[in-house]
Amino acid sequence: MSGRSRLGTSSRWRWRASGCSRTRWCPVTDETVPALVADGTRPPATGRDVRCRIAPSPTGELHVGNARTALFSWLTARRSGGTFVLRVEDTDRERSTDEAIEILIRSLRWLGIDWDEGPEVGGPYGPYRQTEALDLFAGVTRRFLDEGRAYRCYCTPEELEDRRQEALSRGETPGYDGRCRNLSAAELAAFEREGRPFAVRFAMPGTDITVWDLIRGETTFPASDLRDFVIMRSNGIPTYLLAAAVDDVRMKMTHVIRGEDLMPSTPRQLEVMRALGAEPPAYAHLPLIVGPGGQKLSKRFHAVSVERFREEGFLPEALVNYMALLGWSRDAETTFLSREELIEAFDVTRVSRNPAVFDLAKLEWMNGHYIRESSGERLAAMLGEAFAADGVPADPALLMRAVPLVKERMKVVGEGPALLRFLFAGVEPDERAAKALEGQAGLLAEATAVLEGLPEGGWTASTIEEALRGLQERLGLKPKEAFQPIRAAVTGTTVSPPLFESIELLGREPTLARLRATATAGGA
RNA sequence: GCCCCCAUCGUCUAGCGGCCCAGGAUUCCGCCCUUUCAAGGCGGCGGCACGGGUUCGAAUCCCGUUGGGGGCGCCA
Repeated sequence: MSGRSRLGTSSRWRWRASGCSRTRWCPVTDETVPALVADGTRPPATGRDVRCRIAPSPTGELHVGNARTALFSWLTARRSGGTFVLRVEDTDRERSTDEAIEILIRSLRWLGIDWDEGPEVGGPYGPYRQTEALDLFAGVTRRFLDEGRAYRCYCTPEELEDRRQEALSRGETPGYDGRCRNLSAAELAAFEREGRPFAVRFAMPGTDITVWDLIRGETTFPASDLRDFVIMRSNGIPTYLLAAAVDDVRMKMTHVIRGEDLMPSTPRQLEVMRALGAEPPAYAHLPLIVGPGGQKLSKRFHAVSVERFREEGFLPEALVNYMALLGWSRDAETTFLSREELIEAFDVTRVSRNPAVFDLAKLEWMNGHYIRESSGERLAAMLGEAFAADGVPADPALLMRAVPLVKERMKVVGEGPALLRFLFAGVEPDERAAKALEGQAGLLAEATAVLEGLPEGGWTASTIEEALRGLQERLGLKPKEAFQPIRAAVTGTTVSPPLFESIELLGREPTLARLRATATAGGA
């Protein structure tokens, strides 16, 4: 295995199998990441010099997959007392936007993922935004060119596409064929005279390359698939393959935790790091989060961005807890983990290798649990926002009193307004309520009379219950028979928070008005 | 097409050769509680993809098959 020997013989690149949990390969280096091998049994990820990062490209809202990667990386840093870095990879100028960076920052902060270095906080290894480090990448590219580790490629995108199609039709692996690697002096001069634009490609060594991964162990990529790749576009902007590798070295990352989709790029980045004469970080490639069909999570799926979950009334601790369990578990039993417990228990080497299906039902269940544990103040504030989003002004004081009626009835706070709308806006009985009201004029009139007997000052859930239960018994009705029509009249629905408390909060006059109106109108 | 990764209830997972005729959570179903809906309690259905090895013994190790996923860009 040539890849093994390449990396395995030089002292800078020595790795060995240590008894990780699961007998996986773990990197061993003498000086750079001593924290990884403290006890020789598994990488405990302790030590102040652990450095992890999240390096998203700002092309839209923060996707749950990236959010989970950020979380795992952050947990690894926090657990070790190390450093967490946010780096913005905006080298795709077509798609990157400043707005996306703002959303990214907001989403991460909302999740409670903070960074020690990066945008808005600075740090010793800036810039943390790649388009602000362009000359640095240009310098590295020049150096690679000078050292013969890279070369100019004059092939146009059209030519490349044609040759790719051709290779595909011949049943060969598509990929750069190395055409410009050994251009003659004459050919080179001709292209230069033409003023033909060029990109810069990295010259791969032509050997197999083995990657060690904290989660997967050892993987060898055959040389035939490791084609020369573009590190610098013709417009002077570096590609991800160069920028990420250079920055991971520059920012002294010890652990690179990222999605499995990036695994095939690892041997290339390893080579770039080698060319830089740098020690590689430990890699951990996370299994992907997929949609219900096992397919890639698409926009068609309920909500894929953290921003959307926030808008719908999910709690950050619920999303964090749920995401943590996507591909990881502390043990056979534990489901709920606080942020502190996660930091305490998280171990990236225990991450599963299987793709995880995002199960919205379970997230909702978990969110319901966290809602039940939340304070009234917080829920009232969130409900206020939800009402505002619906265009219904909701009195904060009344909302605060209403929270106990709904907190164990919501999976997401966004469901609150439907449950409490009757308190803040007029009601029109829905279809089921209308049906429940049919022929109930007598009952409603009696209820009105009974409640009229309660003075303003004695209008509480218990006095209301006492009065209405008395009525129910006097009429010889089952509770349900007596209360459903009243519920329909007061709330306009057949499903509502508990009736007596609801009536108390609605208030004496509005309640009586609704009862009278329904008794004379629909109830007749 | 080629390369790489992966494979335990529908879903998330525990499992590191005997503790497992496989444990937890969610979903679904039933019962209890109950003024509706929830919440809560109790119970139930449901899984080691398949085929070969290795071993006294395999969900666990090896090989193959099948299935799924990722990648093969002047995207990241």
